[in-house]
Amino acid sequence: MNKREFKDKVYGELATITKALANPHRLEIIDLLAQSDYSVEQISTQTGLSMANTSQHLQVLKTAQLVDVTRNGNYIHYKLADSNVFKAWKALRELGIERIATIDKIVKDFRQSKFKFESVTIDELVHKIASGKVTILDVRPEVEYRTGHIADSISIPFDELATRLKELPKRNEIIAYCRGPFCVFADEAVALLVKAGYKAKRLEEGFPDWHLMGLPVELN
Amino acid sequence: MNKREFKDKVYGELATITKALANPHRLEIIDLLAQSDYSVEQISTQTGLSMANTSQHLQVLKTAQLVDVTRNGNYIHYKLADSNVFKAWKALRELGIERIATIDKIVKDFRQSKFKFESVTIDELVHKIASGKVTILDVRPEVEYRTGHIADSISIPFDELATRLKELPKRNEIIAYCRGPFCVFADEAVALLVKAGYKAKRLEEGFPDWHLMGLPVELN
DNA sequence: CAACTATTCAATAGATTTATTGAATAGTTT
DNA sequence: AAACTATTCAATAAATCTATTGAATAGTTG
Repeated sequence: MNKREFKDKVYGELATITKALANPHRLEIIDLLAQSDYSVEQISTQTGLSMANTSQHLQVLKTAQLVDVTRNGNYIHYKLADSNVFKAWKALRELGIERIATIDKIVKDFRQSKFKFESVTIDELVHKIASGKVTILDVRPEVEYRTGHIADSISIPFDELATRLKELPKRNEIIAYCRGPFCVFADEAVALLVKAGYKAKRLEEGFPDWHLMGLPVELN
Repeated sequence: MNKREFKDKVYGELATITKALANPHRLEIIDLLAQSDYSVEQISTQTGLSMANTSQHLQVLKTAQLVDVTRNGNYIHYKLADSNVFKAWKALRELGIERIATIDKIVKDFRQSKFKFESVTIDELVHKIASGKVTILDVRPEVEYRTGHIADSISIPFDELATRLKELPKRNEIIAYCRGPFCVFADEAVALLVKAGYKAKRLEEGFPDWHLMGLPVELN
């Protein structure tokens, strides 16, 4: 094997793995699986893809060794193979947000059209926790909270928030978080909370970002 | 715009940028441009692609806003748009190395077939520098050294190494580095140095990795 | 072991990606 | 302004990717 052949092989393999990521639906699936493992049917519902199509995309991710498979009763569950997969997705996500004005614009436009609220970064939240009373609210589906959540956070999935408002202390500032910067549960939650008289902001990033930074979590 | 349309747009844009990366030649080009800007002709020579083909790949990268273009006399120079591009490439590279056994095997096999020498990580080099006499040797082409290099490193491009050996102190351990983990200039240099009676090892990663970690550099 | 069900497979058509070829272009130099 | 040269463009054929459809499969449950 000469130098050229060596390079062709290495970059070729890396391109193969990158191709497995290079599809809108597969990126969405990875963003979802970063929260918790899910069955094909659940992934299909969440993404709006047909079962067969969802399965095909999952096969692509599996062939590229980006996800692991386990059977759970009648269902087959997929999960991210390891944290490097999330790291790569995060790097691409940040490249997109910082580099492509279009993406930043889409996100800002969508949020501002409906929810005109400030957000807080992870660093800012860490300071808030250190220096005062903050209630951290996880508005993701309960399975995801159970799989892992920010230490001392409270779980109220967004669909239940309206009826469970009384569980939240009115004197504390509330920071709502969800899956990541493209997840709007947190925005919707903040809108609802502010309307009900709470002081609330969303966390810009999501639980997987917090976890990756080595900050305190509770895992299952 | 509803939630589904929003997600389709965001993940769609991110897939577009990922697609721009998802090609062996374009990854190689990015790995090269992480060292220094280069003209189309130079990129063409280094990668073994035809001029027209090189240009087409560069257009893809340009459209995705991953590279910037400047004219320099008769030549047109391309460079990485910002450090997020290198970060994304690094994340993909590390995902590949840690996740895909094939890649690790290709790299190890190729190196071991020719050069059976130990390597040193960036962290280890930092310790070595702090605690003793080390000579850091940059064996990349001189342009790349001029663009930026590890602080206090010496430049001897690999082609000139055989005739310039006397410039190196024989009592120090020598750590040779080049572009990154897939660059074999450093392996070839170590082979040559050890044969000539020096104590030498290669640095596993490359200059851009060192730079990204915020370690001391000299830039131009 | 038969029935059931979640998931996968296979086939296909339309869309996209890629390398090659040769011509066109834009900017510099003389 | 003409000549030159590095780069880009346009056209094309082969290869690859994608969503859809309907059938097949494997594993669980009763």
